[in-house]
This record gives sequence, structure tokens and C-alpha cells, in this order.
Amino acid sequence: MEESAQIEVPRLPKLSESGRGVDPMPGRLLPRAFYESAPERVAPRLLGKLLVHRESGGVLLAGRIVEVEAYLGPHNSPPDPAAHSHRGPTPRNMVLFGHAGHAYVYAIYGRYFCMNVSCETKGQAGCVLIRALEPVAGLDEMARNRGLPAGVALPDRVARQLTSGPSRLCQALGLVRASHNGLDLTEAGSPLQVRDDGFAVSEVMVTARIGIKEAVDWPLRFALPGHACVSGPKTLTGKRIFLS
DNA sequence: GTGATGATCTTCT
DNA sequence: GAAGATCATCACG
Repeated sequence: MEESAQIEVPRLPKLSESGRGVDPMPGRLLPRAFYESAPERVAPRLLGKLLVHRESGGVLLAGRIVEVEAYLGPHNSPPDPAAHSHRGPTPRNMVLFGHAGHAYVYAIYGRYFCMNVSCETKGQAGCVLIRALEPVAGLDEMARNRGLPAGVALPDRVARQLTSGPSRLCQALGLVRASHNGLDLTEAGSPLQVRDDGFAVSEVMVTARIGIKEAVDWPLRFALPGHACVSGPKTLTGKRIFLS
């Protein structure tokens, strides 16, 4: 299969084409109840949804979620040793112990950020790491945020790397801990939201998680099978499941 | 395309 | 003081 053929044409109008000052948020906002469940249940259902960020300047950036990982809270049995929350609440991870549907943005390796969505009820710290998006709206701004030339057509292989990786997508969408950690994703006025535009996902690939040293074989990574924007080794094996 | 390596700094022990 | 849910770059096949 030709991977380069899998990048889809952006579905949303560019800012300049909308005829208004700002673009409307696409689709329907996901309610808090969507997140108030175990992360391994929330994670596959997040696939195909839109992660939408309206930057302070009004520019709308959106990507379709194509890869996620579930991290289980310390109440789980056995506890998930790879999760930031597994030793209990700290100043860094306190968002995870709050209400579901909030953004947990943390710095990693001194120069990057990763974004999670908190799950379960207050006090239970399960979460889902967003690992990759398919760019949908605001590609020029994403390229600019990633230090690439904006306003020019990017080759497919470059375009698909805009948001292919947990830190790449944070960089592309302009997400940083100082501004976005703790934001409520379910609030209508929030600059950062997860929305459902009706994109249907029936089949999901399940594999072990990437880049961790504990619980390396737990099947908690979920991705759209064969999607060009999924990060990590293409050779990683897993099984396919069908969502009901 | 795959694998090795270094950058760089926050967080926690 | 050590480790880390990463990425860009380079060498090599």
C-alpha cells in the first residue's frame, strides 16, 4: 500500500476562506461523561475524534486522533508502573487526580511536551496519551509552529510528520504546559477541545506501548490500522479489534 | 528504512 | 543526582 496516498485533504476551510473573523469549531463537543470511564475503554473511542485548539490569535488548529495510549491509575490492580500517577499525586500530575476530561500537559526531555486526557472519576488517575494526529485544519500554522516553511505545499512525507508523535503534535498545535495543563476539554468556551464530527472508526489496531521501560508488553496502544500519520515502528505487531 | 546518538531540563527521590 | 510516555540528525545498508 502506498502510504503517501493516505494523507487526506483537509476538510475544514482555511481561516481566510471562512468569510468570518474566526472559524467555527467543527463537530460536536465531547461531554465529560465520555471520559468518565477506564482509560483502556476511553482510548480506542478517542480514535477518529478531532483535537481542536484555537490559538490566542484566533487561528483554528485541528487534527484527527489516529494513535493513543492508555495509562492506568494507581487504583488499578496491578498498578501501571509506566504511568506518571503510579506513585500517587505530586505537583506535576495532580491534574490526573481531578475530574475527567482535562488536559495533562507535561514537559519531557527538557525540550518537548506531551499531552494526555484525564479519565475516570475524581480521585482515580487514569489517562490517555495522544500520540499522533492527522492534520485537518490550520496546516500552515502547524508548519510554522514546527519550524517548517508555511504557505507552501509540503511533500506528503513531511506533512504526515507534522503531528506524528506526542511531542510533534504538541509543537504543531502550540500546546505548552504553562498555558494548557489543566484546561477543561469539555467546556464550550475552552480553547482546547475534543470534538466529534461523525468520522466513523470501526477497526482499531492494538499493540504494546512505545518508549517505556515498565509494563512494556501491556496492550494499551491503540491506532487506526495502516494510517500514515501513526508514529513508531511500522513493524510493531498487534491485533485488530472492531468497535461496536 | 533502520539504528545509534546527543540535546537539554523538569521532576522526583 | 538520576531518569525520562522524545525528536532530529547522521551513518549505514
